[in-house]
Amino acid sequence: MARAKQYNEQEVIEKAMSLFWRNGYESTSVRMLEKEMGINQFSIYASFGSKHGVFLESLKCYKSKINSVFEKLQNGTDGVNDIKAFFYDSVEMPTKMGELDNKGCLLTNTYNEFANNEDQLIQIQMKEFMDNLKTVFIQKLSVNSSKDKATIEKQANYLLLAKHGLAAASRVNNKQEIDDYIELTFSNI
Amino acid sequence: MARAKQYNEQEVIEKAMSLFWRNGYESTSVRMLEKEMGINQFSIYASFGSKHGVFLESLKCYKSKINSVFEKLQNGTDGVNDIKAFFYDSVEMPTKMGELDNKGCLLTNTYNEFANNEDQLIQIQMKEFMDNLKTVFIQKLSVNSSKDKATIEKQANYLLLAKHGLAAASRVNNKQEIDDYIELTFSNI
DNA sequence: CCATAAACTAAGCTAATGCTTAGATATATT
DNA sequence: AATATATCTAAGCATTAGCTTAGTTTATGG
Repeated sequence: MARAKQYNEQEVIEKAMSLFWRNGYESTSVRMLEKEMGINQFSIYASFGSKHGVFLESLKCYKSKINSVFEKLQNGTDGVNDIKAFFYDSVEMPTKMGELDNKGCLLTNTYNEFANNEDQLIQIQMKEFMDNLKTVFIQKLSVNSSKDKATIEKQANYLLLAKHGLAAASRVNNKQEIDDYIELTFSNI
Repeated sequence: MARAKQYNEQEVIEKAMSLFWRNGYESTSVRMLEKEMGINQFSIYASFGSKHGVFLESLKCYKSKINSVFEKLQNGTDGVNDIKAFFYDSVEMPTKMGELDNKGCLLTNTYNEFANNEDQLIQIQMKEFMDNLKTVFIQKLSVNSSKDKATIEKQANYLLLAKHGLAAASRVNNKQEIDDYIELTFSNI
């Protein structure tokens, strides 16, 4: 038929994701994406439609990357300890993924950057992710526990905020501070 | 001598601060500042030199606004309870200051927005603020306490991250979630 | 009351932004 | 090999960014 694409969309999206992760959405320009992805603007727009489209695909890509961590949380059978392990996994994930600096969690960073934004698509994605997490937290907190529903709800809210704060903090705090935080967080549960 | 300024620098900076608080640094343009401050770009540059200069003055202005809350923390005599009260005060401050929506803490927002930034001036200001807070937390934790130094250090780190996360969360979470978080945060200190 | 000097207005500057397009290039099918 | 069609290059589009400047207005000291 015609000429074939000289790049793999999955590969270039991973590079885009890494760039968005480091800089956030607004601070990443299409020119920067061009260089990082190694393809021309035309190709970017042909494949993903817009900068926004590249970002949405990057978020999907990130979600699939962290899926193993999330699955481990879901499949665990150790209740609250699973959540604690999930906190540690979440903090260590960036380095395991080969990102040299700690850039926190892309989803949380996005959640913060778009907090005052009217971008519906992003808002919905973020809310969905948070709601999922809360549901799992509630399940875990209910394992082998005689806590009443109100207590579980409170603790789930607490852990959700803690996870959120942790992701934000992991961009600027050192490992010792992070570890102290996680340990003390779960001493309250 | 000559014509007098038709605006009060303190007054227009308060308006600038409010705008920066709502939108962050990058998302606030000089044109927006012009409208909000009610003065021409020429006047902005004559008085503050640059957008960056306006922002630094806005941060100073914010600090002076929250000074009463910080002083209350410092002057309290109730140890950890002072810190807890400080958490509540911090969350309630925006509404008391007349800001309709919850925009979190301007300093924390700035800390997050500039986390990956090489802007020295902002970085230094933020570190200074965090270090001050930690020092006060350590003092408070040492009141009427037999805790060893290592424990106090850990708890101070914990509370610092908790405060950071709380400020970030207060932009998106509701009062109930916030209150649950504060209560559980202090339940084991 | 006029000259002076600061403050004001509004237009314009350069650079960067997201996105588009005209034209060159490459490849699968006839 | 010729054609058709999708991909690639690179230049260019309109808009907005932060900032500057030419020229007007205003108030005060002589």
